[in-house]
Amino acid sequence: MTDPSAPPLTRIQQKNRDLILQGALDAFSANGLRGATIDQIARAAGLSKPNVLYYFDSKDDIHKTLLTTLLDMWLAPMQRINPQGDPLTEVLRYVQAKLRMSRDYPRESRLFAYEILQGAPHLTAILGGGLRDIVDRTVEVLERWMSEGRLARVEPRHLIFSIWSMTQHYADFEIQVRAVLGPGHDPFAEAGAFLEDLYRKLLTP
Amino acid sequence: MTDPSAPPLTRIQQKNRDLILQGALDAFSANGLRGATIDQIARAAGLSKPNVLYYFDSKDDIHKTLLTTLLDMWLAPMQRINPQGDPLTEVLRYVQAKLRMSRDYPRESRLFAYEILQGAPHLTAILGGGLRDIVDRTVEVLERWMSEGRLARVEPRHLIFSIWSMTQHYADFEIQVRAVLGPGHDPFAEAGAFLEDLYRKLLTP
DNA sequence: CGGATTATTGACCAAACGGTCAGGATCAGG
DNA sequence: CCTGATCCTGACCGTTTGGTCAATAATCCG
Repeated sequence: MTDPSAPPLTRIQQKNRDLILQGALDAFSANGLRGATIDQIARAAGLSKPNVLYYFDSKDDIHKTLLTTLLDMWLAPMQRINPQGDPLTEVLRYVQAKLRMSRDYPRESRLFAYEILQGAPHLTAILGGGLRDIVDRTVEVLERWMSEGRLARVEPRHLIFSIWSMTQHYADFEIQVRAVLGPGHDPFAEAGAFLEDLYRKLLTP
Repeated sequence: MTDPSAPPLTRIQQKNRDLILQGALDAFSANGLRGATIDQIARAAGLSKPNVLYYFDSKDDIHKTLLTTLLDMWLAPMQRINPQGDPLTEVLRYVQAKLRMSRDYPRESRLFAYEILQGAPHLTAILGGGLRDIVDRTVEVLERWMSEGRLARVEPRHLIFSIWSMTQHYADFEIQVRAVLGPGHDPFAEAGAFLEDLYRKLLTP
């Protein structure tokens, strides 16, 4: 992804590009691509607007960089599923890892939610390419486990969708979740127990 | 919701307000509140921009009206759960009804998704009020069924979240779903079978 | 028909926004 | 300490956008 022929970043470049991406994460995850302004990003980063545009060509450039930078981290838990491990344990661990990501990185979750909602103008290539490959590899593992009778038979791809949707729901729709639950609840802890139960019942052969 | 002291709408008012709300649904569900422009709405409605603002005070007014108008329809399936019916049948019917709504009304689903993502600036009152009441009533029914041993014990509110998230996922993230599945799939039909299986296994006592 | 109400629009405005640029400040290396 | 490269900013520009308004057209109703 990073151009190897490009000159290495100076200390200041490193720091400021990082500040900008952090500010942009705040802005984009709160307001979406069109809703966030460069001024907002600059303020969040503690820089001036022209200075932000000194480090990035445009708002779109920041957005694209942010998405591609975070995508690997976002997809990592699925790649940590161990094909040699115990099927149920591996899936349950993936579910809990994904839920923890929603709890600890809600901004990232919302960033991707906005992007997909919008029709993924910056991610279409990846959706049909890299992402699909990663999913296909996981699906193969799941199907093997199912045909070995070590996991109940369900449509693997929709199993994955269910994990994505339920875990990310607690980040993307956190306001709704909290409004419905009322005070005195720990949404993520409760969700952890609920999902553990759900997937155990669904996937135990 | 509708002010009864207000004069009744003329035929033309009726028709044009409707056209505008239809156009606004297109625009808002595709681009979000800030992403959609009044011009866009006007074009989609086949009216001029000033004419749109003759019928509504502002873009926010259109958005607010649209949300409150559609909320009842969006929440209706949950209120159709029959406390006297067979527990599993009632829940499964609700799940399928919600999935059909995602298939048939994806724009509405995305409209609400954007609004909640954004922090629900126009719906906060309803989230903690009317919505919570409706959920509470359903939760009571579910809890009764569970204590009667006619439904497996799970946290009822998180059960509801799971239904919302999984069914709406197929509308809100349709692009991702289609990209991952590839061609030759009917996402909603497959999802229907998957969810039927999932909730049967989860909720059978 | 005729007058009053309602509907519609082109022209316009101010603010917000994405982005540019010339010039000055700062910093790294010799 | 000098010099060139990097870094930073105030002022500015063109466009888009939400919204207004005066004037015109269509409709309604007695």
